[in-house]
Amino acid sequence: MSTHDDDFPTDDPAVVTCGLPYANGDLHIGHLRGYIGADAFSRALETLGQQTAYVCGSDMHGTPVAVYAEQEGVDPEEFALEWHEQYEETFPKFNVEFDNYGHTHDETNTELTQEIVRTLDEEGYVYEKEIQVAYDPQADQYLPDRYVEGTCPYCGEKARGDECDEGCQRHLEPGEIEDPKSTITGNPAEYRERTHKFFEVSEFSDFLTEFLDGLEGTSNARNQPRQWIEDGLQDWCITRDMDWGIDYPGEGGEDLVLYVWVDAPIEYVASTKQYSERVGTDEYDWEEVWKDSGDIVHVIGRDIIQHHTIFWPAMLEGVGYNKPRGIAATGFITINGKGLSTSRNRAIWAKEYLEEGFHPDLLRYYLTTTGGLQQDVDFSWDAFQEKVNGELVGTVGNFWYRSLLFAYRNYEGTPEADVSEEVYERIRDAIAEVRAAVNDYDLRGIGQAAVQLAQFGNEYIQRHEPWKLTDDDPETAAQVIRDCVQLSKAVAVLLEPITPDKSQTLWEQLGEDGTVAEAELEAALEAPPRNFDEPGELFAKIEDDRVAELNEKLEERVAAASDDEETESDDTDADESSDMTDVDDLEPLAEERISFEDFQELDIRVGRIESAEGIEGADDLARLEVDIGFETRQVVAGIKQLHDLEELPGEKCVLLANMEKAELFGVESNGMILAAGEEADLLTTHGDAEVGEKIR
RNA sequence: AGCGGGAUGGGAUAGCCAGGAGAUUCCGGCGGGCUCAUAACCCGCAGAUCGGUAGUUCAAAUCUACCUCCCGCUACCA
Repeated sequence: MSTHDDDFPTDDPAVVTCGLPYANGDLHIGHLRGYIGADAFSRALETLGQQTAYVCGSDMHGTPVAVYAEQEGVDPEEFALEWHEQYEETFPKFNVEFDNYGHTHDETNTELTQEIVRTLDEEGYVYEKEIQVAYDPQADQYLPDRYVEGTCPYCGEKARGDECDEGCQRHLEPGEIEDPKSTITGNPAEYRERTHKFFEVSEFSDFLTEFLDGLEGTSNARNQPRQWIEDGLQDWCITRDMDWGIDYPGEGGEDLVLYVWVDAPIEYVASTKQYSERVGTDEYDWEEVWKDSGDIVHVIGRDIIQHHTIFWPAMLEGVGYNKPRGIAATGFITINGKGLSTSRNRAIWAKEYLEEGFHPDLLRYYLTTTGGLQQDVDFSWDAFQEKVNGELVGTVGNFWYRSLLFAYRNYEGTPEADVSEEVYERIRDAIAEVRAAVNDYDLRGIGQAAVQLAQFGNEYIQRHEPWKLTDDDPETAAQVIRDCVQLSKAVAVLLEPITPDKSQTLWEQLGEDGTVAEAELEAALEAPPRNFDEPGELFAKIEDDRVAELNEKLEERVAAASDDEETESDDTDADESSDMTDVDDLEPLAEERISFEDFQELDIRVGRIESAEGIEGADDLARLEVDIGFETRQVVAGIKQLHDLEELPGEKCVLLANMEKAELFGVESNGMILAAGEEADLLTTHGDAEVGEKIR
C-alpha cells in the first residue's frame, strides 16, 4: 500500500504540514525549527517541480488553554485566538509562508472533525465504555487531562492526567492516574462513573505495522512506535468532560467534547481544504491529496510521534483516507549545550531574534544545516556567527558579489559566451544532490549542495583568474565570468528553500523576472538576462563584539541556572553547629544568584514544635518533634544551649522539609529548623499561618 | 526503571539503514598563493587505527551481542 517507489517529484499533489503550535505561549527557536524545517521542505518540493501545499493552524483546544484562560478570567476562545493571531503575524517574519493557516476551532475544522468522527462511529470503530473519571466535588466539575495530577501507574513518577510527563512519558488514559488531585482546588479528586467514547486503536495493529514499514521520514518516527505496537495497543478515549472543544457529534455524547488530539491532526486536512476552497479545486484539490493519491508529509517534534504514527494513521485508515507518506520528527534545540528552558529564560525567543535585527534567513540556514533533522541541534551565538560568517558571508555571499560585480563592471551584465561544459556538469551534479537530499528528507544536504557549489565557484574563479585575462585573453575572461554568473544563479535557485529572501534578492540583482520561489531546478541551468545593475552585498558579517554582547545578554538571564552547583554543597551543616565564628562580622552577601526554580525546590513549611530534648553527649544538639501538618518530623537542631528546651514545645517554627536526611549522634534528622545567626534565633511567623503552610 | 538519540583528528560534524581503497565538511593551528571580492577567496601541511570488549565476514566506523559514558524525555509553569 504505502510503499513509495516514486521519488519526489511525483505527479500527485503534495501537502506538507508542521506540528500545530499550541495556543498558549510565545514562540521560540525550538518551535521555529519545525516550522522553518517544514517550510524549507515544502519549498524544496516545489523547486523540484512538485505541486505542494504547506498548511498548518493553531491548536486551540485542550485543557491547558482552558486552565490558563480561566486563570486570566477570559473566555478560552478569546485566549487562544490572541495567541493564534500572534503566531500568524510571526511566521512570515521568518519567511515561513503557509498556503493556509487556520485554527482548530474554526468552522472548517469543526465540521470536518465531526464528520470524521461520525464516520468512525458508523464504521463501528467507536464504542462506549463506563470509566471512572476524576471529579472535584468542591469545584463541582470533572477533571480531564491536566485538571488532574497524580502518580503514574506504570512508573510511579508524578504525572499529569493525560501523560506521564516526568517519568516514562506514557500517554495516560482517563482514570488511569493514581492518587489524583485536582489542579483547580488542590483537593484529592473523587472518581465518578461516566460513559465515554473509545476509538478501537487496537484493531489497527496489523495495519499500523505495515504502515510503518512503508513510512518515509526520520528513523525515530518508525522505530519508536514499533515498540508500542509490540507492547500492545490500547483503545483510545476520545472524549472529555468539559465545555471547551468540539462537541461530540454522535448519540450519547451530548455533554462531551472531543479530546484535543482528535481534532488537532484533522486541522491538517481542514487547512488544506480551506486552501483548496480559496484557490479553487482546479489549482489544488484537497480531496485528491487526502482521499486519493497525494503525498502527505508531516514534520513534527519528537514528543508527538505517538499521536502521528499511531492514533492519526489509524483514524485515517478508519475513514478510508490517504495516509502520510513521510513523517519527519525533529530533535530538540539546546542552547550552549544545555537544555532549553523557558522557565529559566534559557531560550532564544522569536521576537528577541528579530529585535536583534538579524535577517530571518540566517536563522533558517543555521537551524536547517547545523545537524540532521532528527538530531538535536545546539544553538549558540558563537556557532551562529561562525556559520554565518564562514559559509554565508565568506563562501556564498562573497562568491555572488565578486562574480556579479566583475560581470557588471566588465560586461554590464552577463557576458556573451556559453557556459563551459565543466560548469554545466557541475551544476547538474548539484541539482542531483539536491534532488537526492529532498528524497532523503535531508535539509542539511540541500544547503550543503548549494554551498559547495558556491565553493566550487570560488575555486573556479580563482583557478582561472579572469582579472588577469580581461586584457590579454578577453574571450576566455568572458567565458569564465559567464560561468560564474551561471553558478551564482544556480546557487540562488538551490538555496531558495533555505534562504528564500536572500535568493530572491540575488534573483532580482540578476534582472530575472518573477520569483525564484517559482523557479524549478532546471532554471539553474538557464541563462540569466543579458544586463543587470550593480550588485550589492547580500550578507553582512557578524562582528565579535556583537556576539560578546549577545552572549552577555543570554548569560545574564540564565547565569543563576547554570553555575550554582558547586557553591551550595559545602556549607550545609553550618546551621547545625553554631560554633565559633566571629560574631561581629556579618557574612558577606552571596554573589551567586539562584533562580526562582531553585528556590522553589526548597519545601519550607510552618511547623509547631511538639517536644524538645537534648541529645546525650552533644553540646548543642537537641532532638525536636515538629508537627508540619501532614506528619510529625523528628529533626536535630543545634539550639540546645541557646534556648530553654522546656519552653519550646508549642512554639511555631519554620522548617525546611525536603532537607536531605542526616544522622547526628545516632539520631536521624528529617528536616532542618531555620534559625538566624550565632544565637540560633528561631524563625517563626507573625500572623496566623497554619501549621503545614508552605513558605513562598 | 523505560524510551529515543549520541560517542569519529583540538572543537563541531558526515558516513552507518543498502559492509569493501586507513574516513567528509566546517572552525581552529601552521605554511604558501592571489588581489576581482566583505582582512575575503584559493592551494598545501600536521592531526583520528571511527567509546570499550567479543563475535559474524575474504572484508566493519558501518552488521550482532555485551559493556562504559554522555544527552534528552521540555517547549509547560512563578
